[in-house]
Amino acid sequence: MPFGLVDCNNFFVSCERVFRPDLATKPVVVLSNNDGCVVSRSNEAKQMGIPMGMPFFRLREFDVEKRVTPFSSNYTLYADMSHRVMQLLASEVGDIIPYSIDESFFAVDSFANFSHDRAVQLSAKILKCTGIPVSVGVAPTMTLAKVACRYAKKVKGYHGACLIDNDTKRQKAIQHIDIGDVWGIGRRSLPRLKAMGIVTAADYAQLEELQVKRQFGINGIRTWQELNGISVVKAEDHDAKQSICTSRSFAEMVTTEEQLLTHVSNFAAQCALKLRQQQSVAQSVMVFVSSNRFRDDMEQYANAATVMLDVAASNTPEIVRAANAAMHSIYKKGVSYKKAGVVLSSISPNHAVQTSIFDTASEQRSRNDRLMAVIDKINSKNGRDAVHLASQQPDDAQPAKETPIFNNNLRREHMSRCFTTNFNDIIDVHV
DNA sequence: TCTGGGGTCCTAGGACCC
DNA sequence: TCTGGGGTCCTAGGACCC
Repeated sequence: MPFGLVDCNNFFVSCERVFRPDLATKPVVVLSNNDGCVVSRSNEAKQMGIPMGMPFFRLREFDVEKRVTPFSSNYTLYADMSHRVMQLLASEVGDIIPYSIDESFFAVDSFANFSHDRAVQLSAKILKCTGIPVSVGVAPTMTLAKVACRYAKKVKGYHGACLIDNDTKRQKAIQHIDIGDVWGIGRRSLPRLKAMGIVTAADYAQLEELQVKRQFGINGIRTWQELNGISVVKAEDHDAKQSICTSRSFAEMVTTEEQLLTHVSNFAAQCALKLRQQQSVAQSVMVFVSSNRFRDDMEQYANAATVMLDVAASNTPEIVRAANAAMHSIYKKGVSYKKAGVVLSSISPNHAVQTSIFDTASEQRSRNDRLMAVIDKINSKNGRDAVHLASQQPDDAQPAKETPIFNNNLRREHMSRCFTTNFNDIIDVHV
């Protein structure tokens, strides 16, 4: 059964442009947290030679800064726009298999029921109803659907859709695509492939299976089969995540243990919330810290520590306490910290909690769980951290800082508004 | 001055067992 | 000279993705 793929073009930039139509043909970039790196580029920005992942401050060195409109990342907006696109897609094609914030696969009964015209119409409807331009690829395997989508995006004459619906087209499609641009082939494999004389996806598809297995392992084989038209990549649901991570780089270096504990408490609380939202519990709480790896002139330090809970939990106080203990065990005085994070793992559904025979706090735990349910309800109505632990010291409790805008030690100088999710940010129309 | 964040899966190697 | 063999489970690190 063939697979379809809908991929939003330059997604974050496209989201910003929906509310800034004046930028429709201008070079636009969206930056990562802290306004650090370029993570989304309009076609115009790509044509200027701005690479993905380039540090924002380098734009200045390239002297293109003045011609480019930058945005700080506005994940609330992107998540909501993504939701709209996915909902519309589902209403058009039935069951969808969301893959990332800007991509979703879907099953296609047969090519007889899904013409190129139909794919073009789908793309046009999504643009019309959400404002987001998308590309549509349809092919016998997920990897080939990715290839098709790439052609849909690159070749003007295809009108945003490409079908690889017979073997002649498949052969031709893989001959004209670099092996490095294939889904599943990463940077680390490229030198080895080059040494073997493999340049295109077709070169790779023609290798002996045994050789592929030896050189590139089971994942290499999967990609090889998929390029040859044999569907092996499974469309599995990963609804419940197996690890949950919250981490940030700091706009300003952090030196005291107290400051670090505050940040780690916030990260841990955020993780615990994500955990409860997917109705799971975690047993392992890991904390990591690191100095600024770009500063050769400063002491380098990176470390991590894990605390195992006796009984898997999802309530904020317990997760925060564990994270703080882990933090305390790795804090080193005299280091300037640039980044820290909390990772929860050993995650299971919360109806299958394995209690410990040494667990003497089960009553306290169930009290905590009830308390969290109430707090979550309050916070979902009144804003994240409306109720919080004293150790968190969330955004609005921070001392006000001078410009540039700092929010919990995060730089966001080019932030757009939450046009679609916050009443105070709804766009004004002046007639 | 300024360099992102959040995931999944596989593999190799160690610990342990009989 | 020559130091079992086979299995499981766990974990850290690597590779990949967007």
